[in-house]
Amino acid sequence: MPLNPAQAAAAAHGDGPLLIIAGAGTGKTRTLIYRVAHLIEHGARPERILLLTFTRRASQEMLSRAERLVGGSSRSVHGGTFHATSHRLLRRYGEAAGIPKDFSIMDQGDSEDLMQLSRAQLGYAKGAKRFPKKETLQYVYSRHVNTGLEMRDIIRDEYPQFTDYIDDFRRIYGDYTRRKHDRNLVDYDDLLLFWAGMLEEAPALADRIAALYDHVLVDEYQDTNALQARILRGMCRTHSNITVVGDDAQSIYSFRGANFRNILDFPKQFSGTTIVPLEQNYRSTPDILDVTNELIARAQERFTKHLWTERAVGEKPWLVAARDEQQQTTFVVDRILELHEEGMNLRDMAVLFRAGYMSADLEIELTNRKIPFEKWGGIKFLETAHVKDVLAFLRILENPRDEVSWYRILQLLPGIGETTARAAIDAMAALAWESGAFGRYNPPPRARAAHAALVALLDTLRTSESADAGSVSAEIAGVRSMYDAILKERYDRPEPRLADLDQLQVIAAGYPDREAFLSALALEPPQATQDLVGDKSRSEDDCLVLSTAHSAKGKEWDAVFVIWALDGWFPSSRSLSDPEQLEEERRLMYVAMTRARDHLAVIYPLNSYGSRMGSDYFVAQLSRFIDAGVREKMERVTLAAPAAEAAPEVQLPAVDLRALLRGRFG
DNA sequence: TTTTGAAGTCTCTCC
DNA sequence: GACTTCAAAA
Repeated sequence: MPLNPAQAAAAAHGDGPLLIIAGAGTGKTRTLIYRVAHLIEHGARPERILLLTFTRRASQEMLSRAERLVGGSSRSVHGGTFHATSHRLLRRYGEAAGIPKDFSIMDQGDSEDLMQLSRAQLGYAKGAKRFPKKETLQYVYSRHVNTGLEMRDIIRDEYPQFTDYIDDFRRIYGDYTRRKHDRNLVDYDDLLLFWAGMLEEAPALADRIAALYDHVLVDEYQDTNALQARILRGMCRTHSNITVVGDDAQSIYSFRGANFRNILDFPKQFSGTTIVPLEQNYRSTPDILDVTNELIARAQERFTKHLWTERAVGEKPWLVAARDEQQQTTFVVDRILELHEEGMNLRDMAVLFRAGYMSADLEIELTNRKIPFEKWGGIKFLETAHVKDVLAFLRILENPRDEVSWYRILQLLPGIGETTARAAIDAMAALAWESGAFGRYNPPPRARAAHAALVALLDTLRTSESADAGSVSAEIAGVRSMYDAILKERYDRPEPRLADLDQLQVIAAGYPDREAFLSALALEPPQATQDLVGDKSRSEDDCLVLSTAHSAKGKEWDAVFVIWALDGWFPSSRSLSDPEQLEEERRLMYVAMTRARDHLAVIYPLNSYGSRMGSDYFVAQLSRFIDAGVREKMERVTLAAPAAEAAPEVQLPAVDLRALLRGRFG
């Protein structure tokens, strides 16, 4: 199928800034690939094209599709996320900017742990008011770096209860920054910050880096933040061959500092921008499009576009009222089996929800009924304590100054707690972190045995490394000779955790060395557990997808089920008090619903039992986004008793009675 | 100083 | 339902 006129115009655009406003399902990826092909055919050298995408998945898909179109030459196009690209540049040019080559990358959890060290060390205000926890400290810091907003303003707007602590925030951040520097650690925010720094503060370096590429293309531009916009300006300082593709209606990453005004303001930032809107939708039936257009029409500020399609009329989207969670689950599973009977592959169906934990009941039922599924998003393998523990051992081998990892490992050992761990770390710092420093540390008596065992283990690992037999997988086996015992001691049911570690060894076998393994894990964490096993046959299986709405972006399925469409769930209760966040929730719902090609069902269980917020039972209401105008374009399916069905017609404000009580008596 | 238990807090989304 | 924090016991 040839490109339509708008797509063709975008693909064949000459030099100069180009903004493609691409609605959901309008062939955005295809257009971008054709543009890459066009550039190569017209003499651009593929290795001088930089293609920035949001996820590793997107980048791989794009490069492989480009290869099919123009052949092997496209393989040398540089592609990746902002963070991964910065990582590559820092390893190559970082030394000239004062970043030693062998730095370690910290993921968000690591940053939080390091923040905790600073927090504890500086002796935060005890007693009085509650002091922000490490996650909050990390969030405010990250937000400050990524958005450029003043810390004072962030705290005032989002954490007014902590305004008195602003100086403590500053002190902790100062300490945190110093620690990162001393220990040669780089966090996610630094990756972007240093990239921008090289472009803005070091003219000679900036010239070299910017000169690497003649064309820069950015996917999902609505999800970039102010810092990333600065990077792009820096990369395009000598030319203005920048193409960005995005849809302001699908901006869903403001919690990471993204601001959809970035895309609205693009023409102001790059003068002479050509704007090409893509409005013909190739994905969904007109019935689905009707509903999603209606849903997004209520959005406050946006590039107005109206998606249309030439696809034949299909089935109206279903709005399903279920009595409770069980009925919701049963409905979804039954309907999936029905479609499967009719010949639809499981892999062409997906169940979407607001947050990872909302699929728990469904996962149990799918397992019981032996329906294979794959879950995207939610709690990640790499964030589980035992996996992080094992990785911490590898990290101190890689970077002996990695304080966070030392701290973590030391506290695993019997007889060593917070205080002893810190003393050991201080002792090592005093010896300038030389490799034998830990061996020379003299622990208190009760920690002697554990200390000796760890010294022996590290010695073994270090020597086998020099004898080159040290593949990463073998190193993990070595670590486990000590760690498995600790794990069995600590957990009642260690089996699933041990199995996770087996899996980790399998993954590690796929990497040439430790550094590559650790960096890859930090930057490109696998989306689903199945991705972890390099087992092709598994992923070829016909497998249903369960996904958070966020992780579903950019994908599409024949049939999509959106579950838990309740006020307080979707939209999330945390967003209800802030109009801007509520708008983002609306866009997120839009993203979820626009994933559907032929069948769409939105389900809401009216009654919930459970321990959420401490209440035992409550009646919930249909998501406010499915308002009368939207409902009218949907097919009502009622599974529940009539009384329950009537409830959503009246829009009552959500009230948390317990919060009222806390406010009065707390 | 470490460990353990109880009370209290807040729940997501991802590079 | 998981994690943090604080206090008391070992």
